[in-house]
Amino acid sequence: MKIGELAQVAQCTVETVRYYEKAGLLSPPARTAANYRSYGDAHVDRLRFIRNCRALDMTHAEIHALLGLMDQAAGDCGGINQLLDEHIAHVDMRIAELSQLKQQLSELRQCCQSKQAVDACGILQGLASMETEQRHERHTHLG
Amino acid sequence: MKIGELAQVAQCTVETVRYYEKAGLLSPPARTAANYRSYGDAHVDRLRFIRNCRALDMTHAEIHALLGLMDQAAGDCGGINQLLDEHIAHVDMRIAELSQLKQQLSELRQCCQSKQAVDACGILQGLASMETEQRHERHTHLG
DNA sequence: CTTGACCCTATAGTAGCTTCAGGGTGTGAA
DNA sequence: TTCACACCCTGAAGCTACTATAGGGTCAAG
Repeated sequence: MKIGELAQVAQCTVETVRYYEKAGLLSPPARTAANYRSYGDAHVDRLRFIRNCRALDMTHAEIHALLGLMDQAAGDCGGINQLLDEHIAHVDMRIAELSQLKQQLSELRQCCQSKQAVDACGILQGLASMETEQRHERHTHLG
Repeated sequence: MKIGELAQVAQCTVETVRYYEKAGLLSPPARTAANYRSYGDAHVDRLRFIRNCRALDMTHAEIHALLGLMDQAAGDCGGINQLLDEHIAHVDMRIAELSQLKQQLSELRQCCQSKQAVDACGILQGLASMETEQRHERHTHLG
């Protein structure tokens, strides 16, 4: 199958498929005489797997690690469990961060209920007077 | 004051200050004879404001809009309220997305409780067989 | 007169793509 | 046959919000 068809069954764009190949997540397929990429079922499975991992917000590094662990047919899946546990922990942390953020934003929003003059707007005053925090170091790759 | 001092009071790096200038968030300051940037109190206020907005995960576009609305001293603050409401909505949406994600990940994690052979690992089977979803269009800039 | 802390510009790198420029290929219709 | 049009190719640039690096200039103290 050609790249357009593969992209369609995996619900992504052609550019994304080519990008995954360059990024080393998808192995380079055979080529036709016209230099078109030619994929088989194994590629479909692999790409679906990658897209599912991405739908779960895993990074390429995580996916790469997972694919590596998969391909060691000899091993056990302890590493896989650990990787997933760590990823769940990332998601948890990001949810906690965003919840705190929402709290701050809601408080700020309370500072101005009506359309008043800009000079008197409590939101702007709040934004101007907040204690500037330390740059918060990222705990996760989730934005 | 020189750039290092400004960066210190605003809790960010010198590079970030220069970056904000290039990005059009911070106006170019006067220069000394030695071509050093020379900042005053207005710059301190502005940079603190920007850093506070960033601490609340606003994008540069949002901050830029906010600064524009502020500088129209004549206007009322309806636009400011609206901008903040929209930003809060972004955060809400992202929290909802991540919660759903966590649910999916937890279910997946349930599929494998022990160290077993990779071939039998329920997590990998889950990742392989998930219904690939539509590329989810970003509802927010929050990752 | 040298050391070290600070400043300058310009460029490249990060993640995970998307978009664009500038081509080649293959098929159906006029 | 020739045209249009959909698809394919490569390589490079763009996106966000910075961070890092190279290669230099400035200034005060010892």
